[in-house]
Amino acid sequence: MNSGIPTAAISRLVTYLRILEQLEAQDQLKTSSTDLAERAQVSAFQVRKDLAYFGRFGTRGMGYTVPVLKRELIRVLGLNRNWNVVIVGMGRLGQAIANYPGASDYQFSYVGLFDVKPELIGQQVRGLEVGHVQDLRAFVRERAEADAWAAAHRVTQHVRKTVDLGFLAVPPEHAQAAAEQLVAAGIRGILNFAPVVIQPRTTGSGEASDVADEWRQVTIENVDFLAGMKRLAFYTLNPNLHYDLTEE
Amino acid sequence: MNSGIPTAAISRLVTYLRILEQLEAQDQLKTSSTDLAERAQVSAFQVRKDLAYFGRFGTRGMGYTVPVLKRELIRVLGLNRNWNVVIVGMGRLGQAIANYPGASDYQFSYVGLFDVKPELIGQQVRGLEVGHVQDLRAFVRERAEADAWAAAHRVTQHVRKTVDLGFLAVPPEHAQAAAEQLVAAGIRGILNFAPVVIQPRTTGSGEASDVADEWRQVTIENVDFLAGMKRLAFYTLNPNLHYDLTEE
DNA sequence: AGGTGTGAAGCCATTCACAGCC
DNA sequence: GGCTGTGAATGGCTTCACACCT
Repeated sequence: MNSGIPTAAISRLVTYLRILEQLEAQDQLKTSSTDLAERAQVSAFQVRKDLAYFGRFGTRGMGYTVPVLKRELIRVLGLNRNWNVVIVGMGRLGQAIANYPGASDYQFSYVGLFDVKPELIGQQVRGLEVGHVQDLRAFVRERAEADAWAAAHRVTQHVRKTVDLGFLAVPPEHAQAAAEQLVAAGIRGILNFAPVVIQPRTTGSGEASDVADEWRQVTIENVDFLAGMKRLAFYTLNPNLHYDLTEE
Repeated sequence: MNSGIPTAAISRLVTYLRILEQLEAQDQLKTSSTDLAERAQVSAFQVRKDLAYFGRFGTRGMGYTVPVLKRELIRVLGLNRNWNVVIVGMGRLGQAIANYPGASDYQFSYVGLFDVKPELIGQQVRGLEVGHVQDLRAFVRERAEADAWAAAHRVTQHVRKTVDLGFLAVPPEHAQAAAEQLVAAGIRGILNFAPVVIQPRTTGSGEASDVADEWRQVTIENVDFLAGMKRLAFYTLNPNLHYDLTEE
């Protein structure tokens, strides 16, 4: 069921893009698969193959032009558009995410922050007021409708309002319910920081099959640092088993 | 070079372990490869194969006993021992990591916290005082020597002091230098949260070959949530390329 | 020469089918 | 009957070699 592009290749493209940014910042205008390979800790074959999945970006005998390749990777990864994001869970981790520098470089815009703890609600984080999760659904719906209205009336808007992505930074026991909230609100991309596997279905009472359809369109990516700690423990004890360079 | 165990299998073992904890908390004492597979969103074949890399933990016709399998996975992953950890970089992310619940469940003990910012140094986080990175090396050395001394004099210690792992939560531009500090101090396992690829070598002048040897023993795992955001953007735009192992 | 792009080969990881045990 | 454990097959990712361009 795979359409030919290894998922590991996407992770590596992200790495190449980061390296190109560094090179550009250092005013290095040209690079090569060998150069990129060393900086990304992969093979030069791999670099060329990964890029070839999406096009021909270099010049034979010359290498790659840094700004050109960078622009192309940004396009390929879908980072040349705005992504509106809500964060659910504004404890220490959620706050660290909201304030982490680098997200805005690629037009990831935080438009809404939510939690359930009374002491967090109403607080200002990054210029946004933390709301209650019970208002999440209405919030997402209203923003989607604002765009729909503007499109229907041919009003040119300066900023898109529709919420595209949800970041989940709630305690593990609430992650599934929070993910269901996001999906019910119409969000189709979830970055899950909680150490649990989100089940692609609604766990509540008997639901209709259109809920299953909704979930089928949802993409979930996981960032789990407790898992990272445990993998590190294993590989530190068994260094001979570690030869991999990808992550996930 | 690979001894037969897929690196992806280790990530999945961590997931299975988490699921077993949940089952135990719910007083479910038995499970099966099918049950685990559904909860982990992988195939039942995969579960059995992953477990088979490390032993025979089930009973044919019966399934797995939750506490038994849990104990075995803890042993396999090296989580039945104490891991002493220092965190370098105590900004918001470092503080979120230090305070994140769950680390102490598996005897990950934070023993030292470091930064370079004057306003952070001296602050108390989780009962530890943040020190300056320039003191990191001495700190790690002293703790290793304390254990060595105790071993040489056959003194039974209550707690191991040697620092096993370093977590890197510094800004990307300082990650390489900080990693080099950790390695120079004798640490052999690094969990890197910064969005950069750590080069397995010391970048300063005067390259001795024993430095290269040191790096050869170092294990690095990455947890990069900016990368996670970008992967999510890509797969949300191209959901057809996100092959999941689930359904039907 | 120097370095990219790409079919083909090789190698691993996943999937399968079934033997074996409760 | 049910479910685990595992050699064998399948399929996909990576590596290779070389054609091709500058």
